[in-house]
Amino acid sequence: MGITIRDVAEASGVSTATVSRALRGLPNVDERTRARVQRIAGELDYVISPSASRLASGRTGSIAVVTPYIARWFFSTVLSGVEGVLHTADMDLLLTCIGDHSNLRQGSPVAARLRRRVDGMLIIAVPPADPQLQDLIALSMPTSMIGLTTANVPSVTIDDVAAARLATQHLINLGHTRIGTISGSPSQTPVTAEFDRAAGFAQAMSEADIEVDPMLEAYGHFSIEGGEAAMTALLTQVQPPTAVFALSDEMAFGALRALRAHDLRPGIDVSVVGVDGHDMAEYLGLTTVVQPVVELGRIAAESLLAQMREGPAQPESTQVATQLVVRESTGPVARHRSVPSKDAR
Amino acid sequence: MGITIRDVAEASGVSTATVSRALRGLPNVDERTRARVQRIAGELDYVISPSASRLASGRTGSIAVVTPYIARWFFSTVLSGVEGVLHTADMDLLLTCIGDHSNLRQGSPVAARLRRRVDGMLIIAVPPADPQLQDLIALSMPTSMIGLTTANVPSVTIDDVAAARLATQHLINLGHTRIGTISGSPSQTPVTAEFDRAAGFAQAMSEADIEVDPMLEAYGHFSIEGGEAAMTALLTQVQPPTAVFALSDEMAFGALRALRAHDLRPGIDVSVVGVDGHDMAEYLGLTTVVQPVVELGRIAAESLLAQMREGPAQPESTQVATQLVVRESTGPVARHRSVPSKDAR
DNA sequence: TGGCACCGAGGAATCGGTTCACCCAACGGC
DNA sequence: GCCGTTGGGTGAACCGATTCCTCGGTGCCA
Repeated sequence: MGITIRDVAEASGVSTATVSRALRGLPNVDERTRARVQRIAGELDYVISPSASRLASGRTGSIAVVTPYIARWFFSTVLSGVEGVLHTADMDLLLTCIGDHSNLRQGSPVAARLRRRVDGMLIIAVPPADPQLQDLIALSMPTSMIGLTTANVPSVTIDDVAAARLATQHLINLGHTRIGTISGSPSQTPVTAEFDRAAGFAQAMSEADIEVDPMLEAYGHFSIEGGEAAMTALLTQVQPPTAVFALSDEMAFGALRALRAHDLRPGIDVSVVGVDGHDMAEYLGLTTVVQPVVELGRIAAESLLAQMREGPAQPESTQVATQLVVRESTGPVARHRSVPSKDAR
Repeated sequence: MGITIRDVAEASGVSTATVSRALRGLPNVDERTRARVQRIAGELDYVISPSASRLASGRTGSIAVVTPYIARWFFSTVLSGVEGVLHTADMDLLLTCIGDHSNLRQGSPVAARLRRRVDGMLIIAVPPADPQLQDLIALSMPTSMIGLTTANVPSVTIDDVAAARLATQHLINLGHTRIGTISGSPSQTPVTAEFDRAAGFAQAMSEADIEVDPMLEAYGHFSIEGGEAAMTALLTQVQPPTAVFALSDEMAFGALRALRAHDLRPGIDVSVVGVDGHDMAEYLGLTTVVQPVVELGRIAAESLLAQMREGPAQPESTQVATQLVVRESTGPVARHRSVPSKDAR
């Protein structure tokens, strides 16, 4: 079929060993020889066979990206950052999705699939409770995680506690005291972004000596619809909040929609702040704490590559900075409350 | 390192040939032998070496997905459909992004990278003008395209002409006659979605005997900001449109934002319709022609697999149906125009 | 009863690089 | 002038499956 390293060797009058070294830039090759080999390889349109190379060297030159979702904003954005780095490094990117809907998914279990197939893994925000995560870690190959942390595995995340404090503090600074939250679900596992964000909120509130009203906590399951329902629930409280901290931008989007459905103006009647820096946040005028998502992927990929080159350094957890971006959805607490009397101006 | 087929062969008292056949479900193996081999392979925790298997068989068991963008909604959504199918078929998914920013991207050219590396390609909506596309096709391996068509390559698309007609007709049915468009850019290459959508619009208009005012065409470069700018431009016309057809949902989002900035109510003062069925369209109340994007990916992947199994059938172009979803952003033409004064109808 | 087809299975060549162990010539130091 | 070194290069043994060819043994049909 294709032409092999032997053809190149013959054509250049050297051994296959020399061709291999020449083409891969290894030392112990005369520069003139190298140039000639390269030229001839080019003329012959020689392409190395990855399978053979992998079999012989034991390296696969590819990296698996494991993610629970592909189409969701955060995940696809991280992925694009990762792809850029891996592409530049001439590494293959094997994409694998581990759905919660594992019952629906045929095919072999993820960990087994990856066993002898990749040199490293990048794991994006898989919930720590997921049993498949343990299987993956058990493979004990170079790994780097994004958006979650686990003991002894390097990871890249934002400081979720700090991000939540930033958002909450912003609301407090605007004079709000009745501040509601929209979190994912009542029971939160530790070491998740959700847990940390909830903690950050609690910290900021307690530091400002504001009591947290348990009635003002609603759950939006990190989806737009969920956020909408949660906000609706908050609005029907006897004493609704004047501001709401949504633990994710998507839930905040839903919250904004609920506000509009109730003829309340975001940032005037009720303030809403999110966390994430979703693309659409700008468009929707949502105040949010942005995390550099592409950067997250990029850093994790680079750290993984470094780890593979230099052997496992101490597993370090990188935290990248977040930034509050104020838009129209937050504003000072309204003088005239929209609660009992609805004179929405 | 790991345990090999030879270990399994010894442990089961058969030859490696038999193990290979047994484990892959090939015939000519006694069922009892097969069961025993499988059991022992399991006990030994044997995992086949893909590299060796690929080298020996010539099949790579992996498929490349080539896409110009990863993080954009359409692309990541298609990707998720593709991934589902490939995962089920136990195929590796190699993700490759070919950016326009090719100058920025290091690494070898895409076509060369894929040469002996994959058994097939799935190409998502790469502009036909892209030179890299030609290189890819020149590889002449099983290929399936999504969202674009090229001679002699099977593809899966929607009927963009029909979709545009559907959207336009909807506006016409509502009584609109001054209908503006927001397309990508002035010069359109044939055989692109953009071209077809523009054509569909023109068809519907001419069939309804409505003249198309060239002043009412604006360009939004398929981005939100672009759509916003385009709509703003349309609104500053002497005789602004009463309805606008945006060639993509994202441009329509921008248009909605521009409307709001001008204190115009979508669906009441100005109607806006898009095409795509973007996730956020529902949330933003945008009337749009939805295409089943996940399905697009799924169908293409399945057709590619079939093609690889059964050899290249005639390259067929599948077109999947679209559906108009009416939401709040479109409504009957206003009696009292926000224009000088022109009674519609 | 003598082929004949077929089934289950083994032997061994192959796939196409990588790399280890050597080898040779030239060169420099003493 | 001798020896140790080093740079350039070769041969061949792998890496771990797949698969073609061969082969003995059965069951079946004529």
